Amino acid sequence: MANAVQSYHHGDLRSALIEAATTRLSEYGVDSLSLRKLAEDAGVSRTAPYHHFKDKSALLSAIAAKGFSDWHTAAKRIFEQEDKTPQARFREFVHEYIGYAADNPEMYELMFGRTIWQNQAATNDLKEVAFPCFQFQVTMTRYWQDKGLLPNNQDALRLAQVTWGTLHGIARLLIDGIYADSSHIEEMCDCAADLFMQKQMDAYNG
Amino acid sequence: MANAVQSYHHGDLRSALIEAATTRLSEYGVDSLSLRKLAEDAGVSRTAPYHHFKDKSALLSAIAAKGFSDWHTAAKRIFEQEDKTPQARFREFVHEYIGYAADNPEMYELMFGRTIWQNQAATNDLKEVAFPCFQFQVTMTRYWQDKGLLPNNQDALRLAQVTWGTLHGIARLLIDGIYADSSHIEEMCDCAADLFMQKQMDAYNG
DNA sequence: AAGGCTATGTTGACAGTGTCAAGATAAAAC
DNA sequence: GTTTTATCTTGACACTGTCAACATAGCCTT
Repeated sequence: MANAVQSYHHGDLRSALIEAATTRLSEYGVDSLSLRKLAEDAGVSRTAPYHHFKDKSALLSAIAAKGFSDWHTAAKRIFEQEDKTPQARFREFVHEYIGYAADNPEMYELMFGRTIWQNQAATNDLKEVAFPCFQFQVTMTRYWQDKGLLPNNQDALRLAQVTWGTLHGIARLLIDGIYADSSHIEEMCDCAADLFMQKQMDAYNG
Repeated sequence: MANAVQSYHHGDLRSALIEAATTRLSEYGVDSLSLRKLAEDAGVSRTAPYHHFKDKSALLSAIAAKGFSDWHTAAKRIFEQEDKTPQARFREFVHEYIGYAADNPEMYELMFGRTIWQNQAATNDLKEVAFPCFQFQVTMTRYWQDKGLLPNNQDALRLAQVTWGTLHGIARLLIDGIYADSSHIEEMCDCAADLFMQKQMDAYNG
C-alpha cells in the first residue's frame, strides 16, 4: 500500500480486493481463498467486502470476468494473425489454449469451474464477458470449416462444442492432477489438432 | 436402520458412512458433504468417522473408488459386446460415457474432479481401482486403431488421452453448468464420434 | 473366568469459514 | 449546515474439519 494513510474509508476497496484476490488465487488456489483473509490483505475489517460484493461468489465472478476479458483478447490476437496460414493459427490456438490453462491453473479453474457457474451463481456482469468469449469459439470454428480445416458436414455449433470440449477436457485433466505426468503436453496438443484436421489435410495434400 | 438397537459400538460404521455419503452426494452434491452430517446420519458422534477414515478426503476417495469399479464394469460390458460391430460399440461407448456423467453429475465430479486428485490427496486404494480404469481407455483405443476406426498414425497413449479428454471435457462443461442448455447431448456425442472416425469411415465406405 | 489390549466410540476444544444485524464514521448532496 | 448516503466497524451465529483426552466393550491370552 503506497498511499496507506490510515483512514476510515479505504478509497478504492473494490479494486484492492480484486487485486489481493488475484494474487492469492494464483499463489494458493481458489479453494483457500477466504473473504476474511482478503479483507485483512486490504487492511480492512471482515465484513467490509460486503459493501462492494453481494457475496463471495460475486467477488469470484469479478475476477473471472477479468480472466475472460484477457483470454478473449489473446484468442483474437492469435486468430487474426494475417501473416500465418489458417492451419498454423489453428494449431497455435490449440497450443495456446492448453498452455494458458497449464500456466494459470487456478485462474482457469475459476473461469471454467463449477464454483461460479453452478446453480446460477454467475453474475450478469460475468455472463456479459464470458458469453462473447464462448461465441468466439463458434466464430472461429465456422471460419476453419470455411477454410477446409474442419469437417464441413457438421453443424458449426456442435463442432465448436466438441472441439472446445476437447481442449477443455485435456486442460482439466492436466490441472486437476489426473494426468500426473504433465510432460508431453505439446504432443497431446498436436495429436488433438491432427485428429480434428485428419481428413481435410489429406484432401489438402492430394 | 432396521437393526438400530442403540449400542455403543455401531457394528459397521464404515459401510454406513459410505452409504450415507453416497446418498447425500447424489442428492446435495459433493460441496455440501460434511463429515458431521454423515456422522449424524449414521447416528454416531462427530469424530467417530475418524476411526475409519484418516480424514474427509479418505472417505471421499472410498466413495470414488466404488464409482470407478462400477464404471470399469460398465465400460467392459459395452466394449465386449460380440454381437455388435466395433463401430457401433465405439459410438455406444461415447454416448454411455457422457450419459453416465449427465446422470450422475456429483459422482462424476467426485471421481474426476480435483477434490481427490489434487495435491496427492488420492488414497492408494483409490489409485489401485482408478488406474486400471484409465488404462482400459488405452486398451480400447488400441483396439479401435487396429480395427481401423481411429487413426493408426498416432500413438495409442496420446490418442487415448485426446479422446478421453474430449469425453471428459464435454462431460464437465455439461455438469458444471457451462453448457446451460443440456439438450442436444446426443447430437454432441455423434458429432464427437464422427470427428474421430472421419477419415477411417471414408476409407471404410469406399 | 479374570485381566488386559485394542478397536471403536464419546465429549470438549480450537481455529477457521461465510454472512447477517446494528451501530459508527465520513463524505457527498441539498 | 444539516441531512442523506456510502462505507466501514464490532458482535454474533451457525457451520466446518480435526485434534486431544477419556469411555466403553468386545476379543485374546493366561
